[in-house]
Amino acid sequence: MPSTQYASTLHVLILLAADQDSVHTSTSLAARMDTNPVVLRRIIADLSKAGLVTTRRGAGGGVSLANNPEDITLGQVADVIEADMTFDVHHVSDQTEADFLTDAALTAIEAQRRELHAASIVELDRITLRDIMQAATLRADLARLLADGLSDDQIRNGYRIEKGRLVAIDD
Amino acid sequence: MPSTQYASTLHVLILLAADQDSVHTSTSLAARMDTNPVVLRRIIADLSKAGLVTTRRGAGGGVSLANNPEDITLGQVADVIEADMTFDVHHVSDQTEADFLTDAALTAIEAQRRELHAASIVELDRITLRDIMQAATLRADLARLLADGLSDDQIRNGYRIEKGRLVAIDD
DNA sequence: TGAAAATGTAACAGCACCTGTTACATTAGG
DNA sequence: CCTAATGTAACAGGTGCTGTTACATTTTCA
Repeated sequence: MPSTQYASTLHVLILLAADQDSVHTSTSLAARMDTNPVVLRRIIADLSKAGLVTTRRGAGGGVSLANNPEDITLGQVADVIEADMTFDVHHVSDQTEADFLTDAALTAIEAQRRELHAASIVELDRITLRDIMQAATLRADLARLLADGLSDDQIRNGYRIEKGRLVAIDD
Repeated sequence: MPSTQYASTLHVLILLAADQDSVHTSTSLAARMDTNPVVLRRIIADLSKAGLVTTRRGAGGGVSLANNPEDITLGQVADVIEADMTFDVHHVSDQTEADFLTDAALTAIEAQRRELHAASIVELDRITLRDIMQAATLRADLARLLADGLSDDQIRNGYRIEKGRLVAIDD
């Protein structure tokens, strides 16, 4: 799957989940993700059809999450965009003479592909958007403090983790 | 992954495993798989480098399995050809202004990708080449008998399953 | 009511990747 | 020495994805 659609979709959802109070538009998201607004509208259209986000047209409109991040699993996201995450199976044109084993092998390989797909979705359903959003926000907070010149020790002693965010300790 | 390389590789291994006594060449395999011999030589070269098959050049040469089918897992096969089976992650060029969350999100998504990859290999390691080869040979035997005009009942009563093959019952 | 801002889509271009193909060097057997 | 096989390099063709332009539609706000 040389398609980056699933990763881009996750990226959008993380940005939406991490800041649910701001207005997000395809243009503002595109600037942050270094791509074109239309690319994002295509992604958002899929999410909207599946009910994961709501959109509002017109001035002041934009995109927002339809549900709480903890109620969306990565498996659902994969379903929405029909992401494959397995492998492609070649097909064999009608042979000159029947090769039963080749036909049977292709059927067995396709069955194996479906099994792997099911197992992948199960694996992805164990993670929620909240999980991956918190992993990202925590890391972003840390990078922000480091960019401000704070040392590891200063961060360790002056900040604590609360709901996946680094917050300053007042004392 | 719109590449059919993994499925083709499995296909080759199934054909080799199902008939280890015959000589298989890139040309004979290509005819059965409806593709070009060079495509198969590329696949075979990878398998050979990884030690899964042995090749012999020259007249009378060809390809054969290096190990027993029960000692080869589908996970090994995926490793050999560095099959991905996850998703691609987009990359963001150096931004005009730093977006810590976007950078952190990409890191989190990449971590998630590696987790899924590891889980997929674990899943694939549960299946051996023998397993999928037997699934294919059994189905091929059945299709062959049906093509010969036997009914389901005749097959049920006249044949039994032995080591993944349908064999006639002598009575 | 009109301008501005946003989504929703269609159409197309460019690029990258994959498969198939030709060609040829190398190796081995009879 | 001829034949048959692997091992590779080089290139062609197709396919699919991303990016882009363009425009219709919807909505808000002054």
